[in-house]
Amino acid sequence: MKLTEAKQQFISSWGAFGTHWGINRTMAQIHALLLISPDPQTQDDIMNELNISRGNTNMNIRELINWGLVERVLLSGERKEYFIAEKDIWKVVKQIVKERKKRELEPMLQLLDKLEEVEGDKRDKSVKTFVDTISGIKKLGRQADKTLDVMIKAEESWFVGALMKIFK
Amino acid sequence: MKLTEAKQQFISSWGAFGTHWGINRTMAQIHALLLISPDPQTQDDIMNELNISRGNTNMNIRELINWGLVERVLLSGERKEYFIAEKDIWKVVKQIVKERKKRELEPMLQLLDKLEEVEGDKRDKSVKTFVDTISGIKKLGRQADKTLDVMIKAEESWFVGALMKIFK
DNA sequence: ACATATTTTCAATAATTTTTGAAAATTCGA
DNA sequence: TCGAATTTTCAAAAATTATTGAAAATATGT
Repeated sequence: MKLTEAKQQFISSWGAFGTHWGINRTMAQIHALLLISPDPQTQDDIMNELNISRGNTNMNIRELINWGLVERVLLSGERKEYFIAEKDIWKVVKQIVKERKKRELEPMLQLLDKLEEVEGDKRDKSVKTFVDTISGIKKLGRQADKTLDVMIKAEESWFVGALMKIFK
Repeated sequence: MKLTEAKQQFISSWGAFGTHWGINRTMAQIHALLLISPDPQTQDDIMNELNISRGNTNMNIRELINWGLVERVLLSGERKEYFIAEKDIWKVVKQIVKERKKRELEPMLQLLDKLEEVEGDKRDKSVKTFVDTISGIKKLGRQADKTLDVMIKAEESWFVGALMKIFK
């Protein structure tokens, strides 16, 4: 396979992959493009490469910056802004985990705390089922939260090594 | 908080949560409803509870069954079909992991294998960056794949215990 | 086999999300 | 400060995804 075709395929699959994870196609594609670009890219480079509008490009780059996956760089003597993506995939994964934990897991756990304190007699079957379900989710959620905290701080080498040890 | 209100909130938040993970709102809400229902529910129960149409209810229940999260039960002397959700959250998580691994991670790894064999000289910067990125993703992906395999087979007690040991 | 209850399908519609592109705002060198 | 280059905004349009509801198919008891 030629490089050009391989790049296309990677960008397009990464985009499709993203949509299964609540990330919009274009954002994932821009990320993919930057991941495989040796040099910083301008907004114009990106819009030409992916055939998307200026506005769309701009919004999604900003979103990637919010997620901490892309950063702006200024090249001396150049007026335009350039963008690069973090290339260390372990760092990328940790960053995504960190953000999703903050945006989704933590608010969910807070809600579960509230819901667990529902009024009513636990001898009532519907109260019991509700509370037990909520407690079960909370317990696993809290465990995941703690585990992810450690993972976020871990070095890849350490992390993989430790997992290997456990998982034979 | 009253039980009725708590249930509403749980269903609605679980639905919103689902949309962040590529699952449609209704499907997640039906799942939530079944999780907190002490007794098996019919299609009519679900459509009335969630105020959704018969067709929508039917399609999403079938999808939940495909995911292995819900099952049909027949109550003796009843013509209607009833539905229940697996209540053990650890089993639910394992089932979701198993399905997503099969549907998403494995195809992605296959693609990466192909893309890694791109033609071209690795002294060419653009080839090198491409291959290095693909290899990096593949390496982490394969590691995740193996780890998830073990997790899918694990008992919750064993799993949590093992993680606790690693993660202090 | 029939009548009825129940489930499934799917074309049409509605809701939501994404994208566009032109105008406004901003930046920066001269 | 001016003017051109660049970035940002956002209302409107397009694309995508979800939902409805009625008709068709299927299942069940008599």
